[in-house]
Amino acid sequence: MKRQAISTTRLAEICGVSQGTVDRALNGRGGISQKTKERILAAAKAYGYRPNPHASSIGGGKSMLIGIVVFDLHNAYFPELLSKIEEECAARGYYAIVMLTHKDRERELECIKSLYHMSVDGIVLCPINKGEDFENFLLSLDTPVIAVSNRLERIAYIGIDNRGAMRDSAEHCIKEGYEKLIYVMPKLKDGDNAHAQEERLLGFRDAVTAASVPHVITHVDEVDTSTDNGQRVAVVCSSDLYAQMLYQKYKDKNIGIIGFDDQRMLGELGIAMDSVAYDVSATAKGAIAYLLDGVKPMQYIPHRIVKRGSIQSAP
Amino acid sequence: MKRQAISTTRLAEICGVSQGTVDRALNGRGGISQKTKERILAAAKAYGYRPNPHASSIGGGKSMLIGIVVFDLHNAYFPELLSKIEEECAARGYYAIVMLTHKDRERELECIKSLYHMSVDGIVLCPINKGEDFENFLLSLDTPVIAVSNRLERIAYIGIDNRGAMRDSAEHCIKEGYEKLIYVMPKLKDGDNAHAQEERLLGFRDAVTAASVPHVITHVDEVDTSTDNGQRVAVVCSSDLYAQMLYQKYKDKNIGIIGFDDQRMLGELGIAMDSVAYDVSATAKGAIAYLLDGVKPMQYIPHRIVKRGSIQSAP
DNA sequence: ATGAAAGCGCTAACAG
DNA sequence: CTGTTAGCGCTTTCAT
Repeated sequence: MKRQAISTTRLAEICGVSQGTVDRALNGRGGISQKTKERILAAAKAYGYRPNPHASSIGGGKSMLIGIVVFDLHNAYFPELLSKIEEECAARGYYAIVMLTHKDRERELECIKSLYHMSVDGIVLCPINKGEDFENFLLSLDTPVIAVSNRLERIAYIGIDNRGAMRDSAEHCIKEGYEKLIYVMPKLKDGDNAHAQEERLLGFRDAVTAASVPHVITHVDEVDTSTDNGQRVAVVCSSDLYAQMLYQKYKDKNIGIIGFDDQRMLGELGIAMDSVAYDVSATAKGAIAYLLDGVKPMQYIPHRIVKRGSIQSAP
Repeated sequence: MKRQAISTTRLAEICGVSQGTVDRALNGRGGISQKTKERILAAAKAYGYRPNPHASSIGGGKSMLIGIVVFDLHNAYFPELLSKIEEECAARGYYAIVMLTHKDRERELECIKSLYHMSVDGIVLCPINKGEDFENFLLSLDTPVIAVSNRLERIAYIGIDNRGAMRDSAEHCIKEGYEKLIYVMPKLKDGDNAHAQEERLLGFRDAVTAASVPHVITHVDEVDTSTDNGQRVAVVCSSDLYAQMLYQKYKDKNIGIIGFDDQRMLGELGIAMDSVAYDVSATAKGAIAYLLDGVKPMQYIPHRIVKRGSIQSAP
């Protein structure tokens, strides 16, 4: 197998035209007769021409590269997102470069700089940085960037309405007659971008405040479900990870529990967990459409509450 | 931020030398005086020089790209492997391009051709293809390829000894006094490369044959644990996925169960599952060392049985 | 409508 | 030791 299938230079020789003409034919630029264009296209197909992204990139064209920068692949959301993005890229002949920040702010900067230097055609970013300087930095890049999960003020964003979604989650529990809600969220690290988590917390507060429902906000290793008066208690989790960890503990104790993200793995484990679900594929599609076609992303990806029985109606 | 930090051309001008000399300094090729070398290196650092991989690639040098081709990111093993490979790549200034085959043989070929055309410096591949033609195709590439998980005859491989590992798993159960073993493995698709699964099956057979232990070989949705005479039964799974799915079902029935791959997620779920563990990081390191340094991989990554109580000693 | 030529940043071969 | 030169495949500009 020859590495370089065939170059525009060779195609030009073969067709007896100049390289410029080949370029016009291949890239659909005007200023070429239908006849020669077809002739060149035919030859290109016959010889299995493939554009060389490196040469294209160096010559000021597209690199056919998309960078995707996320925390890690530990939280099942990221592999799923990555998978969908790869799919979108592959469908368009693009390549996906993955970089992991491990929630290290410096490292995230390095990743972005590297990708930028690599002339990627766009970056999908779940940011751990935030603030004016960081946004200015991103905006100074002449490469489109779209944020997922954690929002930034002046950068395009695609994802769900975290606040609304968590409000719905808590309201679902309230509606089912739970009298006390325990909200489980991660410990937030100062200075980190935790926009999604902050929004979810606000959404939870919205719901419990509006309904005047007793509640506690805590972390996964500090959950205390005891009550003074035998109320029906539900554990509202800011991610499926917590729901997973707490499920075994509470499922037999008549304590409600609801997760967030609706990881399919739970179903595979035979765990019937209520959760907040949404279409990761839509996120991926929206992100790529923005980066490559400049399509402004919809405000929010829709979400929904899926009921599987871990939150039960009051008897 | 300028996209191209600074080029060798500019560096040459700045230092008042030729581009060739700059190249010699930068790439540590001989034939240059210590003095000028240091001067150039200093300037490079001062101006924040970064090599342009596209130009390098097009000029016949390295592309700084590693391709990783796997089935999907669904089986937790792959995200973990990918994560470790990204880490290795990042540490060396390389970029990792992910491509997913979804176990489609044609698609796998497309992925590899694309990566090859992209001039990647190496490919980590979990193959779904097999056979002489496929191997010849891989060998015809002037890009190193290393197989993980599924072995190929004439292609470098890195991973565990699947046969030995499963033998150990089954022997572990036998040693703990289980009198009947049920082996749970996937349905294999004809023509697909399923080397790892085939080896594991052989290993299971090795163990039960040597010890003359009654056994059944079946699939996850067809497991039947009933016995005629109340023997102690253990379910031996060819992957943690099955162990996950069956755990809930059997954990209270005094039926032993053991998985394969030791996915950390199980621990997070509070599931104490015996399993076959090994160091994915070693696989990643070995793979990259082979691709980039030509270091022949060790024959097998070591594995071990981790005991957490889902296989119990006979009373 | 087409050709010619320059240049992107780097590597490599050959002269001095 | 160092400089010169050509060339990788593509884009772009300027002629024709």
